[in-house]
Amino acid sequence: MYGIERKSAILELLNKNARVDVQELSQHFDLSESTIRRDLKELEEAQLLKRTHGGAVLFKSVTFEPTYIEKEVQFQKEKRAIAKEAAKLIENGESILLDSGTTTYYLAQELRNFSSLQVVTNSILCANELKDVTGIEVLLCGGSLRSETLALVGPLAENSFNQICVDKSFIATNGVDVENGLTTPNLIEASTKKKMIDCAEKVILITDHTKIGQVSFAKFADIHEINYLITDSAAQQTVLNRIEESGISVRVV
Amino acid sequence: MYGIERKSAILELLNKNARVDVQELSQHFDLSESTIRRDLKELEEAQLLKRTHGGAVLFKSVTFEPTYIEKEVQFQKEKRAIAKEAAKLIENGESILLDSGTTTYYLAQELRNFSSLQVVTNSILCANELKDVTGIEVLLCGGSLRSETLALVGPLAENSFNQICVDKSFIATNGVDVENGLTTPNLIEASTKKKMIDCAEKVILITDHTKIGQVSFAKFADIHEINYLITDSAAQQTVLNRIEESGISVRVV
DNA sequence: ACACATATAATCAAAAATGAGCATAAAAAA
DNA sequence: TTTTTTATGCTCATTTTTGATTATATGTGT
Repeated sequence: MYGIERKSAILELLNKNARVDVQELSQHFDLSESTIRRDLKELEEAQLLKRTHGGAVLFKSVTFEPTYIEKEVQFQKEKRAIAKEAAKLIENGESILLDSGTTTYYLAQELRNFSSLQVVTNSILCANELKDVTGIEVLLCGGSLRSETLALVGPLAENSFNQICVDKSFIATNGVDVENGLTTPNLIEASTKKKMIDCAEKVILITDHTKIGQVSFAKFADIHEINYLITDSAAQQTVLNRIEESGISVRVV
Repeated sequence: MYGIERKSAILELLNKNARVDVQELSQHFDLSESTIRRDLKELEEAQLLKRTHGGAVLFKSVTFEPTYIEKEVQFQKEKRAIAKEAAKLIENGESILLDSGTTTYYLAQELRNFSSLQVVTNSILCANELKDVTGIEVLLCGGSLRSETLALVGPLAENSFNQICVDKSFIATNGVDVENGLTTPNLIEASTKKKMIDCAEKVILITDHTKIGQVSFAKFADIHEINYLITDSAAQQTVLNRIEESGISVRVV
């Protein structure tokens, strides 16, 4: 067995088990640990794995799951631009609804410039952002508090939305697709979003390009239930075209 | 398991449970606490979590400044003592309701020691305090957000309380008097408090001595609607006696 | 305010893993 | 064949990881 064969075999083992061990590899190939280490060193230099003491792990597993705060900085520029564009749809005197999410949080920040608004939200972060702005009345829906996102969901939230009507709902999503509509990973959240759409005169979907064409688990609306889609220019144009053909006003920033 | 795998696993646990414990992690991975602490320290330096005594919690960019709560340091010691006494009335597995106010905020802090509770509140501060405690489900009522107190009031709040029943309501007040019952300066708040009393099996009034014998503007309950009164020892004994004669269990700390 | 229990940081020691240097053997080139 | 190159193995000083210990810090209850 040549060195190159061995290295690709190591990568195969790594892909299968998510980790490899110097000792195990040494026994497996009946070679000294020195040789294995040399192999691993080369493979690491080629960015094909991540060395550890005792072995190696997959390169991607090093990139820790993005936490809430990390997600926030991802595409921050695009999200702020989307928020700015969304704010243009709002006029003083209106009542609007803000879903929870990073982009809607940026939209809340944009709202500070308005002098007369009624803002309903299920996001404690958005509510907190607007709580001391004169002229803006902040209504929080009730519900069960999700600690990860500081969003309120569940029956109490849905019931709150049953009691109100707003001019415009600004909704975030984890996936938007022509066939599968709007989807999110969480069933309860999906149910809450459904209500947020139902109680609004106009529905504006605000989402960055990574969600365009994506499908998540729980569907909460058909594509034709929304009136506007605001996203950034990195979105797949083909998908955007098909969405526009469905009668939705698409705005790209 | 390599160090890097372990750290990744710690982050996963953290994302799932919102908090991790040094001892638990030590047992879980069968490693010394020293090693766990080293891991947590590294992860904190990478801004992936926030260390606490005994463990770590999720890193959150936005923390609610309890600035306003600090201002109200008046009788802080007494209020904390009242909160401690109030906590003794609570047992794991119960559903309780927390009014907004300084004393109830201290009570929320006491609740962190419980392992199984359903907590309903109209105070964003209380909700925030308990949001990442394992075993505690936090429900926020809906409502209009009062920026001064971060409390939720109004029709939406009242309607939320119509939909729920709790074992115990912990209510704050601006005045308690045998003839005039419980009173507060704000009509809307009074209406909300009324509902918070109606939806509870037992009502516990927690208030420092300055409110005993006081009468404010809007009445929200008769004295006999409450079951317990917890206050501090500086309260006028004569008033306390008359309250006790009305059949209320009075506890002085 | 005090004592008590628990948690922590700092330090040291031990075990395991590593890298560097050198020797050897096989393969390739001259 | 001889020389050169390459791959491998071995030894040992160094580094990394971990656990144990202890003084210090923190929090809790009286």
